This record gives sequence, structure tokens and C-alpha cells, in this order.
Amino acid sequence: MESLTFRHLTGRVCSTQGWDHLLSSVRGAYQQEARDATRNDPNRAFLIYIYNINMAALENCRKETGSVHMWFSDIAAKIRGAEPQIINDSKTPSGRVHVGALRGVIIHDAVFRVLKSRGVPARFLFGVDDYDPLDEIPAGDAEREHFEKYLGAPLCNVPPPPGSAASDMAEHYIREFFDVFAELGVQAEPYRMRDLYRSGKFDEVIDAILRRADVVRRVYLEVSGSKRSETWYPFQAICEKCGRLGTTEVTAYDGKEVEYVCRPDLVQWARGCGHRGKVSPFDGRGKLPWKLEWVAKWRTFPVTIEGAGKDHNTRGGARDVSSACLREIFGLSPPVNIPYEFFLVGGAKMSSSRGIGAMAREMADFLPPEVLRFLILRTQPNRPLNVTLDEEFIVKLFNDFDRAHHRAFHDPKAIEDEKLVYRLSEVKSENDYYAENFHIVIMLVQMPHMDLVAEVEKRKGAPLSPAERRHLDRRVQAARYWLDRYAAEEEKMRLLSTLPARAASLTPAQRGFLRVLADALPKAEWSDTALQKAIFDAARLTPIDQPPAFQSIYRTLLDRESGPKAGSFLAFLDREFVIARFKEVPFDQIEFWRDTGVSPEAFEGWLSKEKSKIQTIRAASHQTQDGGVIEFTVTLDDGKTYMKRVSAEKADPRVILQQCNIDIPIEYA
RNA sequence: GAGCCCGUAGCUCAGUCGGUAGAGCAGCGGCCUUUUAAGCCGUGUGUCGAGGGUUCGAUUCCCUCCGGGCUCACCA
Repeated sequence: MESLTFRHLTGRVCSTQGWDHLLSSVRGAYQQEARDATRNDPNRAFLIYIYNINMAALENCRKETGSVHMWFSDIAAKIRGAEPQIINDSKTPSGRVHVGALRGVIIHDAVFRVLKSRGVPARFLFGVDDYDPLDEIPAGDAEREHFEKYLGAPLCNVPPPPGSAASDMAEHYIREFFDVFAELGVQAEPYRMRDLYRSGKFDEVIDAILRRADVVRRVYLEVSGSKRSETWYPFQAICEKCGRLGTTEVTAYDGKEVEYVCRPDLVQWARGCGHRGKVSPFDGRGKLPWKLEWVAKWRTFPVTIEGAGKDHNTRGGARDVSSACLREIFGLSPPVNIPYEFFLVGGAKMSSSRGIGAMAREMADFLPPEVLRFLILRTQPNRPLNVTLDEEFIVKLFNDFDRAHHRAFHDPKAIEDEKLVYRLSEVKSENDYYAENFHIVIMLVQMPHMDLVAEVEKRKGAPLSPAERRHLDRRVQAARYWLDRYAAEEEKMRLLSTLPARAASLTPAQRGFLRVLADALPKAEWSDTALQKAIFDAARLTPIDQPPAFQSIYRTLLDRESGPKAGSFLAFLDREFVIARFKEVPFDQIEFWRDTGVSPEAFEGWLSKEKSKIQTIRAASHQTQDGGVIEFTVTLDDGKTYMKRVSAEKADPRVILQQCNIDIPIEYA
């Protein structure tokens, strides 16, 4: 074990680029060495010990240099050399596009960007499957009768819903999706299937596929187990009589024309007209079924990278069938696959049948583009992505994004792929900027009397740059959108018209605090700073710790644990209303005394500590059934007054002062 | 019926080409006393779902099982 080739290798190579591969081969050789040596050597325990130390060193070296790979780097690593890459994705515009479709778009875009950044020539194509038949009435559109008569016709031949300025149905729906592309910084090159078919670009492939229809039938049977009759052909002609292609069945091909029947009962969702005809399959007179259309795209462009959702990626599913057809008919290998899981939006009560809430358009209106990209990119494609629209999830999402942002710019330990997640989330590359915490933005937005920008600048400690202002405005939009559409009632800071039921859970000390505060409010100056001070004063005079004190205010007014800065909030409200609300909370003096009392020893300890600062001490004693309490009101030299409540049974004011060696006279109340 | 993914700290999840694990939040301890527009510092011993196999060594690879989620079996 002459070892350690790896020792000087790691020392020397760690700092250089591309050492990963080298290190892994060293590692492999080393492991082999370890295996052989431990087998042959009697001092196994010692050897193993040495090996473990060395392996750990190797590991550390690897971690420090940062070889943790995000999924997109792994995919980019599969692409060897600098061969030009063609990335493809597509969508059928048969209705408003669901958020789920964004996952594939962002995934492909990320791979596209990574490849380009590594100097690989790449294109990102995005196809509009507008030659697909209309097989379902779009959700959300009341114009059922408008679409019903076109069921089975190619989407690009269906007129747009009434009122739309688009040329056809496909354009109407895809436009909304492409708008989102632009906002998310996705620079894909769009193409439309109608153009490919009509221009004859697919003619050669269509001919090849129809000539090998027997192969297609066999693949369907072997791969997906679905039987096709001897006369079945993978093509759908557009019926010359009724214009549908979802209902036609091709039964023969002679190399020039196909024979077809437009069958009334071929599919459930549309009714063919019964026409029989013979027509050329070229120049847009029909289309390939979707699985073969995939083959046609892969072969024609040719596509080298194309991911697909999990619904296609099951064994024997669409992807398998298409891959097998590509191999058998054209002898080509299918593109690099990126199987990805679903992207769902749950939680909030939304009606997907009405097409509300879970649309790509809505999500892009809500989340800032970089946050939406981040949400998708940070999750491995094989993990389902289920977004909840509650406060906790959304605030955490923004915070995670802000953390990634911060690490990318300021954390020297951040490794390359961590920074890359952030960089790929950006719509376009930007310098560092101040991003306000989203939870705070939500709060601020609900305080209409506040100057939001001024407050944020105060928090930042400097004026906002134009870019920062833009990001802030976008977050304000997100906060308002969330409050309007998704926030649950209890997540909103709505001033409650009556005392909430949960006020019953307030502790005696909290109730006492509200009483002390309420008693101070009639004389208080009604401004945010004065009120904030009054709250702290009341907390000391109760006495109560600050967190429960503030919680009691939020609980009684908003039924929340936390809220806006209390002084500003109260200043916004009516004085009499606030006093009345605080006094509405039931209060029991005996319990209050018990809850806020301290032992004489604790009081002594406190007094001794503050001894040098004491200005005045007042004492008042109160009798109760089980003894009584002495309330010491101590004012320190900073002007702050503290209340300490001690059991009267066990305490004599004079004795306590003597013990603490304090000679300030006590004023008795 | 066929197949895929997941099961790791109270919660949400990272990680692992095999060298027995780590972030955020929560929690706990301390500090502060103009932190409530979520202050500051410290703090992570968890049968890495269960059992078996390969190995010097498994959370990581293989097999079986349990639990959870999903997909395809018509079309896209």
C-alpha cells in the first residue's frame, strides 16, 4: 500500500478544474487496493483503520471542492463533446394550460441554459400540437355549444371562443401560455404542427411510417400490449366531408394515398360522418397519431433531448412505444429522456373544473418569475411537486429563495451547483439586490396607512435602487394576489369586530397586562412611537415578558400569534375601541397575582443587581384570603419603572431592603 | 394486471459512484429589555421503513416484505 497515489494527487489536483473524474479513478483503484490488502494481510484491523482515515480524507476533499450535482448538471454531463443539441418540448392547446405544464418547460429551459453556458451549441424548440383533434370541451369556457360541433376536428381549424381576437382555438389558448414563457425568461423557438404537416416537412417520415405499418402494429403489441387489426394504419386523415380527423380510420396505403372511413362510433367523444374516401396523406391532409408524431419530430429535427411527464414514462407507455418505433423504423436512438413527476397545486379551495387557480397564467401572476422558476428547479424532476398555497408554504418558499440568493452572492462555502440553482432561477442575470422578506411584505401590504417603500428603505438602511424597487413592487403584487385569492381568513390580519374565542386561552398574566395597558391608554399620546413605548412600560408594570405581552395584543385584536408592529397598529385604531376590547377580556385579580408573583429571594436577587440604579421604591400591600401580596414599584435611573409582586406572607419590605443593603426610603401607598 | 416514485431529526426535505448523516423551521438553553415588521448567540446520538444478501465496512448496491403517493393498460 504504497499508497497513496491519491495523497499527492488530491493535494495537487483539488484546486484544478475537472479533477472529479481523476479523483474517482484514484478512488476506485484505492478501494481495490484496500480490498486485496485486507484479504492477504494478517493485520487487517490496522489496515482497515488506515484505509478509513484515507477514505475520509478523500471524501472531505471531494466535499470541499464541491462535487454535489444538481439534477440539471447530471443531465448536462450525459451530453459528451460539443455536438449540437436540440431540445424539444410541446403542448396541446386544447384549453387553458395548467401549471403542471410549466414544469417541463422550466426543466428543458434549465438544461438548455446549462448546455449553452458550457459552450455546447443548443436549440430549444417548443411545439404547438395544434393538429390534434379537439377531444374535450375546454374547462372554464361557458361556450359549450360553440365547441361541441367541432369535436374531432384539428384544433387549428376550430374557431376561437367568442370574443377572442385569436385566429383559431389553438392560437387562443397557446398565446396565454407563451405570454408566461416570456415572463419567465424562457426563450424557446416556437413551431406549430400545422405548419410542419402543411409544408410537407413530415411527408418523408409519414411515408416511411405508413410503409412500415406492420412494424408499428408489432411494436404496439409487444411494447404496450395493445392489439391492432391487420388493416390498421398509424394515420388519421382529415375527413374531406366533415373536417374531422379524430374519427377517421385508415385501412390501406398504396404509397400514394390512404383509404379511410370517418366512423361514427370510433371514439366516444366525437361522431364521424360515415364518409369513405381516398386521399393523399401528405401536405397536411391528415396527421400521425401522437406517439408516431413524436417519432417524426425526433427523426426530422432531429431531437436529442426531450423529457416527458410521468404519464408517458410508464413501462409500455407512450415513451416506450415511440422509442421502439424510432429504433425499428429508422434505426435511431431516442433522445435523452428527463422523466419528471407532476406539479400540483393543492391546499387552497379551488375549482379546477371551473379552471380557476391552478392555471399557469394564475401562478405566473402570483409568484415572481424567479421564485416560480426556483420552486421548480430546486426540486428533482422525479419528485412530485405539490404546492400548497397557505401562508407557511409560501413564506417558506420566498425565504428559501432569499437564502439561495444570499448564499450565491455572499457565502464563500456555497458550491457551484448551489449557485447555479439560483442563477438558473433568474429571468436574466442580475447583480445582488436587497429583497424584502415576503412575510414582512404581506404585513405591510395590510397596513394601508403605512408608507411601504419608506418602511422597507428603513429596514434596508438605505434607499432602494431601481432594480430593488422593481423587485419590491413585484413582491407587493404577490402579497396582494395571495391575500385576495388564497389566504385563509385567519391568515389575514383582519381586525375582528368581536373578541375572538381563543382569547379564552390567555394566561392570567396576559389578562393583567391588557388591563394595565388599557388603564394607561386614556392618557397616552396616540402615536406609533408613544404607543410602542406604552406597551413596553405596561409590560414592565405588569410584569410580564415581552413575547406573551405582544401575543395578547395580537390575539385580542387579530386572533393571531404575531402581527404588525404593535405601536403602529394601535395608532391606526380608535382609542376607545382598543381600550374597550382589552377590558373585555375577563380578569381575575387573585389568579393574576398568583401568576405574576415572584419569591422574596428572586426579588432580592433582582434588587441587588439593580441596586446602583434605583431611584425610588414604592410598596403597596394587598390582603387576600390566603395571605396577600406586596407590590414593589421600582424606578431605575433610566426612567423605567418595574413592578415586582411578592407574597406578603413571606416578605417584609424593610427586611428585604436591609438584606440588600439598600437605604432608599420606601414610599407606602 | 403491469410499472414508477417516496419512506432520513418533532415538521419540510438534502445527501450517499459504499467509508455509518445535514440544512431550514420548530424546540431547548443563554443574552437582550424600544425583538413582535417573526432580535442575538449556542444547541442536532436520529434502530437513515423492516428483514435478509454482497462487503473489511451498507443509510447508500441486490432481493423480499410493510407503509404512503402516483401512472399506464382507449387517447393525448
